[in-house]
Amino acid sequence: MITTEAKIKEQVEKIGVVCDKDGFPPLAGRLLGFLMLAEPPHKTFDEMVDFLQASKSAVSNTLKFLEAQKMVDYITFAGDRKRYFRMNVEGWGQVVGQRLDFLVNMQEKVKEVLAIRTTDHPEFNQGLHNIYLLYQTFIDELPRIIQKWEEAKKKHT
Amino acid sequence: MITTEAKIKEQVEKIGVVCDKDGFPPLAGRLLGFLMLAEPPHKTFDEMVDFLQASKSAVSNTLKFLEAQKMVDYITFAGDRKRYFRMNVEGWGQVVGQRLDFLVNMQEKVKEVLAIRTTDHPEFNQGLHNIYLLYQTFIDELPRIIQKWEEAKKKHT
DNA sequence: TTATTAGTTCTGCAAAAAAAGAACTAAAAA
DNA sequence: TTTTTAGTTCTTTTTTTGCAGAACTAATAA
Repeated sequence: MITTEAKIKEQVEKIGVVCDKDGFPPLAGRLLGFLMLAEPPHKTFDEMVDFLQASKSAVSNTLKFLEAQKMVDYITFAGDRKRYFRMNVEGWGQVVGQRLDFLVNMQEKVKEVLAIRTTDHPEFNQGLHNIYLLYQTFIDELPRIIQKWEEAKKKHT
Repeated sequence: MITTEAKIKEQVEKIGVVCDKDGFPPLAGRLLGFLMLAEPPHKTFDEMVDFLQASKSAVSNTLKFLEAQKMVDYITFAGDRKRYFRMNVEGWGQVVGQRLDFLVNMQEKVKEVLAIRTTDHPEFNQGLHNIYLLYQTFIDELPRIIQKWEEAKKKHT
């Protein structure tokens, strides 16, 4: 399979758009896309600056962001002081898990609200309680999903 | 249970922060919080302007946003031309479902990337494939989660 | 020691997002 | 018909975010 530079650029932009829509900072999705498509899958700071046609500061800050999200990390090689950044494919379970933190936080707030509300509007309170249960179900089922994933990984190797 | 205005304001702000962290527009989380705590659980436009100490335009646009997310809707009463906005507790399954659209979009991008990549870095490709499987597992398990939720709701009524 | 490399941090500036306030609209009321 | 109500939309201002480029830092190399 020969993939042209143009094709890669196009795909990087598409990944950028998906991430953009999800609220990522503008460069973050494209940088992630670049690393996703990179051959070899680890690239230097300068290669990213070059490919993304962005400033060093923009790349540095975007890397900081993606590292905080555990989406990107880097490796080094003896006798070479460059860092080789790569998509952190091993840590992706954690990445997705982190995204679900919102559920936990929001569930807590709903719980607090239920403790505060009067009993004057039982139907609404019930609806709110159901939302609480929805979050609870997600939280409860998460380990099962991870387990299913582990099984799926085994099958596919 | 008597809950002071101050206590409610505080809780609204806390809900605002949780939503903020998740990328909501600034007013959206607070407006949602206000409706979550509202007694009765439906409030007029003016009550929201008043409570949130924001302009009518800010409230109008925020309502538009929350309605698009299916987080808020409104009811009307005969002989009263006001709209009574409320948290759409019934539609929350859809709200959470919508948030998972990112998984579907991202999975598709990962799939496309796998189709483009060479076989030169099988370990990385495997990692990427595992991410694909993670998304797939979530997508597969979603109906089961909804079903579990339905069961939980029955138990708690 | 001085110079180079591999980034990071700081200083503005430009673009985008959010908010305010005014102008507007559609329906109902007077 | 005019007025009021309940919002929406438009215009301007303010705030926030993102970026570039320069200055800086820490480590290596010459």
